[in-house]
Amino acid sequence: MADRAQYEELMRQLSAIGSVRRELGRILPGGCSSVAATVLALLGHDGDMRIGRLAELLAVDMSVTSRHVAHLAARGWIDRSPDPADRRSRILRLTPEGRAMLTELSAHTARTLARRLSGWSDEDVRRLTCLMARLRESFEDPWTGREPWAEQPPGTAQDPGAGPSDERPPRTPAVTT
Amino acid sequence: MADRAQYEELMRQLSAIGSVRRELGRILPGGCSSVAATVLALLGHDGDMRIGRLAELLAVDMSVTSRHVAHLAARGWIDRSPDPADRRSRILRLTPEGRAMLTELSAHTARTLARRLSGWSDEDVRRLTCLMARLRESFEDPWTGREPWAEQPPGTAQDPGAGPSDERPPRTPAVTT
DNA sequence: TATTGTTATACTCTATAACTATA
DNA sequence: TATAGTTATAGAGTATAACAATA
Repeated sequence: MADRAQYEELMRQLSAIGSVRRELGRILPGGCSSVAATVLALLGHDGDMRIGRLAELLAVDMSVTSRHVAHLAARGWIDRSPDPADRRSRILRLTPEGRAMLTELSAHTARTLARRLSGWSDEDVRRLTCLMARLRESFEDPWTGREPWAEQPPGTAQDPGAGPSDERPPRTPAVTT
Repeated sequence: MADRAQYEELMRQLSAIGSVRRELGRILPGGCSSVAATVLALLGHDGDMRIGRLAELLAVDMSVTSRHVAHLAARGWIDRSPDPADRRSRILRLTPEGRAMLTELSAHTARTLARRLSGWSDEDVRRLTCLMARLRESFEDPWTGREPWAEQPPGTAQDPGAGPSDERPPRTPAVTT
């Protein structure tokens, strides 16, 4: 439990971290946008998945994900084959071109970060990565009482209506205009 | 010096951290936008300053900053008094209303983070804050620092058109249309 | 001429709502 | 009726460029 000044400092750093994201997104190879790179990385890391699952990993609305996916598909980097088990869904999969682009992106990322983080120890890079992952988990499903950083089997995450918490709906409270 | 998988993991976390920022920005009091809150926090923390300095702290273009500042001023949270030393500039300063809003925001931030980070140790909060600050510093002005990671001969550092280097201009390379 | 700030315009990313097609 | 995905529209945030006023 930290004090207020510490929370404010964390808040400032969270606001400022966007500049790093923007800088990393400026010079992507192959006309690849920042989100496109993220989608390719997720598909490469987690394997084929449905739109809904991708939206969950991106932590954005499915409509947004759908648009991004359409863009990637138009570039020929992924394809959307119908899911035989549920014909409402489509399975996203990297094409060979998408995989090639991912390889290029991966090399580019490694080069850029190796340069910018040249003074960092292996240990500090790992520490920062872990703490950011834990931070994100701390902001997931706060109304269920579980401890996200304890090892939970994936799939037990969503249980709407379970938590007697005091903080209600995660969605935006309607426009104030 | 970390390996490629570690850099990729860091990249994924950097992409994903936006969800935390968005979540924190959803429920701001007083019709305060995310950027407005950041501006108020910076003025409260660092004191009165000019637009250019604020743009630097926000790590965005001055034109963007100017727009945000105009918005804050219209809300009555800051005022822009002319700088007697340089009449091109204006000094940004919190109004009493702005200070009141900042107090409210600060309390809100502390409450929210205390709840979401209830399982975190004081030490881990501090560690994450420090590592994020350091990450941001690692991405500032990389071309003026000139570390030995580049095999560039000395003297070709900031000379556009001098070397056939593949990693030059920090700015967006102009619209390709 | 260079610098500080402003405005106009365009682009990226996101959310809400209305829609379809399956389940 | 409920769910998976799509599309339309709106909003927030940013960058570039052209401009104004001052140094």
